[in-house]
Amino acid sequence: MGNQLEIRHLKYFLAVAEELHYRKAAERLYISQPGLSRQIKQMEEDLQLQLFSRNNRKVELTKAGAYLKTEIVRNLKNLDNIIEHAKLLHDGVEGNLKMGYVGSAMQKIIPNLLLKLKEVYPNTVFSLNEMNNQKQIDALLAEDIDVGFVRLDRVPERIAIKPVLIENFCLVLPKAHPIEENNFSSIKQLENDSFILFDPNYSISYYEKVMRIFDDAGFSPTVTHNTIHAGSIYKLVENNFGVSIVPRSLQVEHIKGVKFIELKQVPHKTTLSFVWNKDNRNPILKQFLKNIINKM
Amino acid sequence: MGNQLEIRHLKYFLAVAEELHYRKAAERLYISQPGLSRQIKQMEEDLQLQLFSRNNRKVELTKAGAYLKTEIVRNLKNLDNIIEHAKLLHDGVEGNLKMGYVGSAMQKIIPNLLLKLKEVYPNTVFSLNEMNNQKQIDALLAEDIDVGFVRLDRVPERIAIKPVLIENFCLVLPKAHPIEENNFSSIKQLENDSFILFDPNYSISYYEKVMRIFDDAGFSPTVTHNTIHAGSIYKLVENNFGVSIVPRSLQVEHIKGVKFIELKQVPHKTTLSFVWNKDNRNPILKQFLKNIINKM
DNA sequence: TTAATTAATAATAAAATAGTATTATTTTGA
DNA sequence: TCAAAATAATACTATTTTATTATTAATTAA
Repeated sequence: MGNQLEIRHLKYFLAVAEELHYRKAAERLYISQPGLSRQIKQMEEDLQLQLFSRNNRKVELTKAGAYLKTEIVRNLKNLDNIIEHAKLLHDGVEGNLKMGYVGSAMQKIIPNLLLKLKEVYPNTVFSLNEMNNQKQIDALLAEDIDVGFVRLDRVPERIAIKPVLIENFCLVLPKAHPIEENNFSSIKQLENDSFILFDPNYSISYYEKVMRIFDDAGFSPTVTHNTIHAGSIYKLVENNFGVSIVPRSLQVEHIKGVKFIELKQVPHKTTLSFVWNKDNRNPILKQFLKNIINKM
Repeated sequence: MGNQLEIRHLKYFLAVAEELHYRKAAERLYISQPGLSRQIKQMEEDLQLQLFSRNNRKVELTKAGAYLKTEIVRNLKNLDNIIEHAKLLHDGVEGNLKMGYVGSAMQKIIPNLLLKLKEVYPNTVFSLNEMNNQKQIDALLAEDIDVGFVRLDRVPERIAIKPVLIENFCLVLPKAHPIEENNFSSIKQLENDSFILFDPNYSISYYEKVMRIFDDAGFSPTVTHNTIHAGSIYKLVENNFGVSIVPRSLQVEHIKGVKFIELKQVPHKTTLSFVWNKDNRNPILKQFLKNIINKM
């Protein structure tokens, strides 16, 4: 085969496969359209297969082309990860682990974890990215992150899941609210309060679980505010905009204007789970699972 | 980064990483040594890391270089697999599945399987390679084959294993041998016969299992011949060179000069297992596991 | 100490890629 | 229906990149 396939060809191909338009793809690649045409043709000749079916006007992926598109994306991303890791090795770092987490894990789980990690892996780089549940799953599948902390009960097949914290919910009330730990019996007592909850868009499954608490109590809450930060919830509660329900691990002692009541009698629990991609070959992940996660 | 990493660089790098010698590597690549030097230097500049530590005389991989070597081999092999599969798609074939198997699976398991496969996947190409147990494991890890049939009890972590046939052993005797189905009680009766067995190099664990049968019976057999083909065993037995023990599935009806006695009372069984690499993403493999293997 | 061997460098030759101008087709819209 | 616009391909030229040859500095072995 007189020619040799190069990464250049793969990248050019992906651009055309995404744009399905030679001129636009060429623009994106900062090269001329005829040059791109020729490189794609060369790639087709080298692989001895047709990537696109095109009739001077329409550009469409063939079956083989469509398959190559997804697999080459994956292969090139893998190469990037390899190189990134090699650079870290070169800098004297043992490895790196990219973590995703939902905001509610930052209160207690993640900070403790980070302390432990720094001790056990002094030469490993840990990067943290707050993302919602679904974003983490997507990022795991694309191998953009190595591990995640989510509040989900079900995950796709390629993703492994391990619960790390099963906890009760907590009521968040303003300090002056008539309901106290000792006169609280049911959430029904809050039927007339308005509720500040986490935005359902942030995590549908979490939101639905909270709604089931109200269902069981036999009323629909008035939801006046949606937010994605526990801090905002506390501020709103403190200023009498309403009351809230949060996972117990978000309970903080030193907040002045609010008080917490743990819903011990409510059967619904929220589970913070650790997730990772079964295909992920980051050597740090393996140790991480063995030394950290299994001891939580 | 003025330059762009290409597959050429990766292949050149692998050659030097394997030879640890620029001139020899250049020879292997059919290019000149200075050209190779420059390309490696270019790759180091592009990646911003040192691949080799070299002092005009000695060439050694750095830590990052050693890591890159194994991972790039894997990445390039993956790219090859992708392209191979795409070519098959282009030829109107749905997919391909490369199978390894130990010879003893060819008697009954593989032929039946192939018939079923041709029915269920008329547009898939199946390639068969007879290899011993260890070779199959190595080939699976290198993704040279997709699935295997082995007689092993333990496999490495990245390999999944599923038993498909647990069977008794069988004595193979010449037709004229005094021992018959009805006067046979223990293998001890064959203490003075010489034995023809499968070569221990072909599969140590299988050989050891057979030896345990003799241990339990309380004698050490005289092993006069080692072979790796059931057919050779039968020929040798037929011509009174000795007797043998084989898995029951190797029992064939229409062999003239030999007779079989199933060792029903012997607790040792031999297990033919189906194995595959957990990381393997061949779409045919997934269907194969669901539709064929789980129904065996 | 000399000869041989190694990887790197410099200069030049060869090859490959990219760009410009142009063309054959096809679509769009007046 | 016909002109204008837009698309991908082709031909040719310029530019860039890669490869080769000749040579050098450094190291080892005889």
